[in-house]
Amino acid sequence: MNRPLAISRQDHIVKALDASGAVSVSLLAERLGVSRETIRRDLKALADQGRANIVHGGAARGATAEPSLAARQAANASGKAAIGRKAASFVEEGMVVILDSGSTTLALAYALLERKDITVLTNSLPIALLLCRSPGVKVTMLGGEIDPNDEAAFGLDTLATLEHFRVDLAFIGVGGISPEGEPTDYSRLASEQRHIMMKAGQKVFLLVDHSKFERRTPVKMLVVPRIAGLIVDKPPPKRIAQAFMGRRWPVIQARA
Amino acid sequence: MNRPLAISRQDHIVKALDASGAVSVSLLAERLGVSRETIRRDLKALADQGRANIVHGGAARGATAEPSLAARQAANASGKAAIGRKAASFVEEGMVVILDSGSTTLALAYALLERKDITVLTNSLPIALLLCRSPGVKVTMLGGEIDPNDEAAFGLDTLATLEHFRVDLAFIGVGGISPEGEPTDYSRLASEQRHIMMKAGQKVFLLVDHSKFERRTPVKMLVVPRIAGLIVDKPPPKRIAQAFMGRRWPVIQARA
DNA sequence: CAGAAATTGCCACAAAATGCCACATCGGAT
DNA sequence: ATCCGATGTGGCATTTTGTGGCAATTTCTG
Repeated sequence: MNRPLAISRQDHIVKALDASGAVSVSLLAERLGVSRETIRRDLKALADQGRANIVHGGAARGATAEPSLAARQAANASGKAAIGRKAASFVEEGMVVILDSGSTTLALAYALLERKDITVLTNSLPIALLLCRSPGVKVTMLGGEIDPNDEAAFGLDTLATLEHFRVDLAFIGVGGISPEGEPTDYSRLASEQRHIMMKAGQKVFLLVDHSKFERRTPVKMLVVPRIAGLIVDKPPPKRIAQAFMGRRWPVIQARA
Repeated sequence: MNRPLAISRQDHIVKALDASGAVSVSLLAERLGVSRETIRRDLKALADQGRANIVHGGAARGATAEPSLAARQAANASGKAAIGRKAASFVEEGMVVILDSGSTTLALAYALLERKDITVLTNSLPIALLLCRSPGVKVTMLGGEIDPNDEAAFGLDTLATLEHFRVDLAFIGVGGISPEGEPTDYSRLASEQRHIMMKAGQKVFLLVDHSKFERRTPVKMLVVPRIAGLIVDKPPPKRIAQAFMGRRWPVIQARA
């Protein structure tokens, strides 16, 4: 009898962690049919790799300090602002654009504040609230169930609404870029939704700040074949850069 | 055997704190199913980390528990807050409710912050953003074109989405109440949309603060025959009160 | 304004859950 | 056959949580 691999058990743990932000030893032991001691050893191993933080009774993600949207905004703010400004330079008067949710696209929204005669579609509450106060910007909110972490709408309603639109530009964020240069996302649903956003756009830009490089999130992202540009604040590591080149994704460097 | 993680409990507290500015020990203890002493110990731990300020009976964020900027800027804030609290008393655990856009419904949203296990549908960006930060509240945003004045979604998309829902309670604002006791609205579209919201609700409440009395806005509002209640902060003028009585609309007086 | 009633804070101790370590067991690899 | 790594088991220390009593504070009431 081959027992389930320790690796796959640890993968399961990481997924559960990503999904809910915290996992308990007891629950995992029960769920995975192993002893609590084994789970504890797994957690220790993951903690050594920096993939989990051990707390009493289990493990949590993101240290004791929560990475809320506000916190994520603060992280690498200058890099994100630079990406935002660069991305904004592609938006011309009269255009209709999609802005994905996330702190990087929020930075883009700030850069679009003074524009006139543009139309923005977004599923992000903060972006919609910000841009609707700008007289020159028309905002359409994509409805759906609100994910508290992203403060943005996801779900069937959102997907259904998206199908109706055809826009000039789509600006999409990513959860991470795997060491192999593959964009990844946090959930199947989010990935699916971003994919449809991409398909709605004539041109698609991915916004990737350097903290995303070599960060692997659980789901492989669905990507459209043609990407108009991948806007970054720092050059990606060699291996990732080569992967991008192989796919003919132009890397656009924003400078602070 | 299986204890929920202390850290996720503390996360919950911080989120509730971020959302509403203040939390009470008793409420949290009940919500989270632990003893008050445990909550107190959590608060102490959070206070040590500077993530909460302990006050008698609970904890507050920032210097004092203050209503948000938007709520304070609103005219007749105290009356609206009273209406909000009164309206909230009709919302029970497990219910699905619609919140219309507007400053009075925003006051209701504040009153719903600490609730658990309720689902809110709204077209208002500030309400969605506020409530999605509250751990016990599930929020669905109704998408559509954003009206910058209301910071809320209106339009065909919103109407179409609304058709799919059937909810327990609908809380609707009005533009004004004409001297003849007729609810009025600002635009045909808004009126139509509110009408559909009403039809989606099993019970419909109108929220009317006294500044609306004898204010006439351009469009006659479409109203469903049965109104479960008209929640006010002051008794309406005689003529309006008689009109309400004639329609069998119960007037519910909120007290500050 | 004073006193009563209710709520809350605090402390100490007990109970429960968890962490940790040493050692036993099992299966596969050398 | 033996070694080695992974896992389970049991005992004990540590941490967390619950409980009850009592003081302090707030709120109600006349």
